Amino acid sequence: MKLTEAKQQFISSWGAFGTHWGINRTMAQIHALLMVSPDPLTQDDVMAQLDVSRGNVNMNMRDLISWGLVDRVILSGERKEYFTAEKDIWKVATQIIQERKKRELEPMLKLLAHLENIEGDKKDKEVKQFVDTIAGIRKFGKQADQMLSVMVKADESWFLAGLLKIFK
Amino acid sequence: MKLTEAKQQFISSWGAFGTHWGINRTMAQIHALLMVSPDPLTQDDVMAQLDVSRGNVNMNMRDLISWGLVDRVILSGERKEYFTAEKDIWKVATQIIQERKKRELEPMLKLLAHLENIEGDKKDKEVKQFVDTIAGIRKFGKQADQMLSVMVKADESWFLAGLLKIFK
DNA sequence: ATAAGTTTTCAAATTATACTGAAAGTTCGA
DNA sequence: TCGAACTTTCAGTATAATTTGAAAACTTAT
Repeated sequence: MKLTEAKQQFISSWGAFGTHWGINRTMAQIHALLMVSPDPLTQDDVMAQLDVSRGNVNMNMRDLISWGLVDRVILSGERKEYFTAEKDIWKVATQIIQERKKRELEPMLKLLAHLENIEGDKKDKEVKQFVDTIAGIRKFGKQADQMLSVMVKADESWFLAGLLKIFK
Repeated sequence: MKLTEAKQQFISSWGAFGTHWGINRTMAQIHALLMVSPDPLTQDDVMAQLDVSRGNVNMNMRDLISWGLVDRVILSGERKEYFTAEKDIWKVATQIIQERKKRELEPMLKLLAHLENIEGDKKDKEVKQFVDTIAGIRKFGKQADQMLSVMVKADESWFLAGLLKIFK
């Protein structure tokens, strides 16, 4: 297979993959493109390679930057802005975990804590099931939250060595 | 807070949460409703409580069943079908992991393996960056896949005990 | 100060996704 | 075998998400 074709296939699959995880296609595709590009690209480069509009590239690039997955780069002597993506996949993963934790998991845990305090007789099975379910999810979520915190701070090799200890 | 209100808030938030993870709102809401309902519900119950159409409930219920999160229940003497959700959150989580692994992670790994075999000079930095990126993602994905396999088979308490060993 | 180069914004258009509801299909008891 | 009870399907409709493109807002260099 030729590089161009492989690249195209990777970008397109990464985009489709993203849509299954709540990430819009173009954003995932820009990320994929930057990950396989050795040098920083301009907005025009991305527009040309993915065949999308300037506004679209601009907005999604901003989002990617807010997720900490892409950086603006100024090349000396150049007027244009360039963009580059983190290529260490462990760093990419921990960055995404950190952001989703902050944006989604933590607010959810806050809500669940709130919902546990309902009036009503615990003898009523409707009440009991509700409280038990909420409590169960919250406990699980808190454990996940802690585990992910450690993971985010961890070094990849240390983390993998640790997993081996459990799983062998 | 009253039970009815808390329930409503949980269902609505669970739906919004789902949409951030590629799950449609109604499907997530049906799941939430069944998780907090002590007894099995009929399609009509769900239609009434979530105010959605029969077709919508039917299709999403089928999906939930295919994800292994909801079961059909036949109550003796009753003509109608009833539905009930797994309420042990560890089981829910491992079930989701198992399905997403099968539906998304494994096909992606297969594609990546395929994409690593490209023609071209490894001295070309475009080629090198592509191969390195793909290889990096694939390696990471394989490790995640293995780890999740163990997790899916594991018992919750065993798993948590193991994590403690790493993280303390 | 100004103009060319560049980035950002956002209303409108487009596309993708989800939902409805009625008809068709199925099941089961009499 | 019939028909009432119930479930499934899917074309059409509605909603939500994404994308465009052109105008506005910047940002230098001179």
